[in-house]
Amino acid sequence: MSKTIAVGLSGGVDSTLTALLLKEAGYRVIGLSMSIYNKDIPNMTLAGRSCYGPEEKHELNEIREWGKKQNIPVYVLDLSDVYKQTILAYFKQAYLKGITPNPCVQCNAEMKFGLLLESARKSGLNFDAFATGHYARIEQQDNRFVLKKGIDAYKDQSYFLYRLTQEQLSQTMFPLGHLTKERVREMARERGLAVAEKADSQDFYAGDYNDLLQEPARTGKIILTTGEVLGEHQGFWNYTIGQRKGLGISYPRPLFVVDVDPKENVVIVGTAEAVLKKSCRVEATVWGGLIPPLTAPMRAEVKYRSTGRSVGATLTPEAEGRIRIDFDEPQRALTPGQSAVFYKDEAVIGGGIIVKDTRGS
RNA sequence: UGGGGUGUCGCCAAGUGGUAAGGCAACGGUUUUUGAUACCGUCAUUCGUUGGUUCGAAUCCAGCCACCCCAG
Repeated sequence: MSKTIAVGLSGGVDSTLTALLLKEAGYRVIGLSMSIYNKDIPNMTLAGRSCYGPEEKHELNEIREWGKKQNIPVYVLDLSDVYKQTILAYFKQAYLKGITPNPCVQCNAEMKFGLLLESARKSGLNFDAFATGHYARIEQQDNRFVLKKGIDAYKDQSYFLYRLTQEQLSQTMFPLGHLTKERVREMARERGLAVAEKADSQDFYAGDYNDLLQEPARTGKIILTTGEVLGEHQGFWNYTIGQRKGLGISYPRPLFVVDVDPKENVVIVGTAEAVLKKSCRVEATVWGGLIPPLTAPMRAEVKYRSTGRSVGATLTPEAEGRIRIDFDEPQRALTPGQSAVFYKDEAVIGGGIIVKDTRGS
């Protein structure tokens, strides 16, 4: 009897093709989708497709219909309450603390690869493994499961998955990890998938983030690193470190957000050099299956933003599981709340969440 | 209301007779499973205003207006 694979379906090319490929490979495939949209947000400003939003209903219907056509049973689990209590709450809390959350990292670890599977099993569904359309690979090495970058360096999504536990990785499949995006679209086209040309990315939320924060505007000052007042903001939570657009300040040189200070209700800006830093700390550190938690300094490649290249750095363990990262070269916009993921070649060896600086370093 | 100065895109600013540089901001787009960055594109038929000189003026001349500074 062939194994049963549950495939997380989002309605995009990647997850759709993933399900088809597994079916072609002879597995018994079931589809799993989650409903996360809670209708209690008034006056949403909408702009396009997003993870969180009212188009979800339409999307889910398309997934269901497609499943029917393909003879793949699709189960939609309503996780909107928990989603609100965890992801949305964390999202809001982070911004109000002046840090920049990454809901995707959180959502993967807690929802998609966590609660979704638990709930599915609790409701009586049986499956041997869970598969998604992520561009990443999992390799088994001496009973450990090692998360690796996807073959398509440009599309690699391991950054968003570094928080998956050994247990999660042990029952996960990423069939697209060894394909390029281009090849995926091609294969989708060959199979006549309607979603073959669907736009790649979707936002976390396609409207104004203030819809989710539900925080009344709070005017404050935008100041230069020297203290000089240059402008005004309507809420410090609208800014993230390294941000250039939206400051509305005319200055001889481009200005970037250098820091956000919720206590003083101030946004601090400076020139490009002012956003450069050589080191930062991370907390809530996790270690992949490859190496045990650090006890001594170690070299690694670090990716501290979902896009952009990983760069050389030295990791030094500190108290309470914190890691100090000293980059070989100064880096721009090391942003609290964002994840720094550690790599050794293609493998994810760990990662953590950048901590808000207490004293500049 | 004596003297001096300035007036070019939202901000800064080139241009001093030959038919409006550039930077910042803004806006649009590309890239991106986080509103970052980066990249591409768009942004003054017009130079405080009125009139004059000239083939031709933002650039020369005159009047007016506004603002600034110094004297009162």
